Amino acid sequence: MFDEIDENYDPVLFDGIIDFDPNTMYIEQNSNDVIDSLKGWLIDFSPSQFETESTDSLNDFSEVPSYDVPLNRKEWLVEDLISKRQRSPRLFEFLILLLGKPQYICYASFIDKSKGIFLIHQPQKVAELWQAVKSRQSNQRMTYDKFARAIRWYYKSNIMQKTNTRYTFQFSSKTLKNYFLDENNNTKMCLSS
DNA sequence: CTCGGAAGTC
DNA sequence: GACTTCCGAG
Repeated sequence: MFDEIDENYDPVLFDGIIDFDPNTMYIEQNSNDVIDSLKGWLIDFSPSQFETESTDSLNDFSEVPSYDVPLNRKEWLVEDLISKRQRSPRLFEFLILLLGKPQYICYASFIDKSKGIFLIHQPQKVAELWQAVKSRQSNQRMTYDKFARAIRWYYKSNIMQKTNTRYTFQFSSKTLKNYFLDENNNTKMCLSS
């Protein structure tokens, strides 16, 4: 059962087996998935600057605990709309997925979701995660520099638009419309596998 | 850091 | 085609 954790995962269901102190957390199952989901959950519900959209003192994540999230390849697959088969995501799809995962909030998060503007808090980690998810065989290390160049590539095709701000990127309204909002402007997550 | 040209890879 | 790699310029 612990292999099937997904968006519907409800940590409350696991109350019975978890000692809820994040530092001395004890879990009966030897499952990293559960631990990761839990960490994401804990962060998600902690009083945070993440939800509030304060424009000043904004996004000082220096005090936010950071940890490596073990890669689970399965959760990064998307269903190809044409072939209906699972495949690894394109870069912009990877970004959408990343921004939707609470356990990765210390890697990157929206600063204005309605406009599709987000900030990358841990540039190098995001770049390495992208390389791992893409799993393109290369002897070289994916750097933030190259990762950012790939995003800049999207400016011409209007998948993303310039922000001219450090570590800050923005999806175009076209992308927003196609991948984030439904007809009623509610969030939709058609990329979830 | 950001931007975008140019060449290379899959 | 979709990046990846390298890089000069701002």
